[in-house]
Amino acid sequence: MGKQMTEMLKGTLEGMVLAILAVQPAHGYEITAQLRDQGFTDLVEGTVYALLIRIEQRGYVDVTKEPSEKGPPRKVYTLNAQGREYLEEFWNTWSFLAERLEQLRQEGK
Amino acid sequence: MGKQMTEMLKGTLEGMVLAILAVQPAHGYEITAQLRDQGFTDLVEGTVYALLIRIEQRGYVDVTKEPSEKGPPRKVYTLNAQGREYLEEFWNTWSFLAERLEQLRQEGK
DNA sequence: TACTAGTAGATAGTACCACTGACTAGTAGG
DNA sequence: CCTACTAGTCAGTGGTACTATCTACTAGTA
Repeated sequence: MGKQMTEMLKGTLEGMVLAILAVQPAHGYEITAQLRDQGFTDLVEGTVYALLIRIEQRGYVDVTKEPSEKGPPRKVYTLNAQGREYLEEFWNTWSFLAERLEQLRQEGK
Repeated sequence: MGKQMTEMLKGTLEGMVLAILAVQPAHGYEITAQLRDQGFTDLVEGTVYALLIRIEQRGYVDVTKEPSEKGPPRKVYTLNAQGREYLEEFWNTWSFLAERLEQLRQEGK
């Protein structure tokens, strides 16, 4: 992963994970795999797991432990009301930034 | 400035400043004022000055010192060839991220 | 003279977050 | 037994924006 992308992911990766959880509950390994499929090939598991712990502690997700057919039990994360509210804020912040950047890109032709 | 925005600016603020310099040379105070006008009202000068020193050390900009009618001499930054190349990379990285985010937003309806 | 506001830049210290690189635990196939 | 895959954890590092404060110069004003 380029250093540019690494820095740009700060702040946005969190929103991306919340957006994934807004579609349906998921566990860490699954989220990592999905993001990698979407092109973030070098994303490391450790980063996602740490992020999940963070948003759990902030109360944006509910957690249930479910047995897995293979490997240790999964921690399944579900976006709750507080998380949805925070996600909406995220989209607002994102929209603002994206608009400004698009504007700057146009100005530079 | 919200904490969300603060984190999101990591990685993108640099690109924004380079994009501003791609339009025309400018000095730090000017860049800060422009960004504030565009809605980043809480952006602090210190951040921009530190960023400018960084991109100068990396060789993305050329610097000339010009006397000011008011206050100490200005450091005018001009984007050079290396900086333009880096800016193009930035837009590529940004486009990729923005597309993925937009896709996630659609999926969540 | 002294004070204030505006212009212009610098910097030490802090917090946050993604990464690196390792580790534990469980299951299945050779 | 050994490897590979699944699933999660964690200490340490580096980069970046922030906070807060500082220097330096000019103009206006009381």
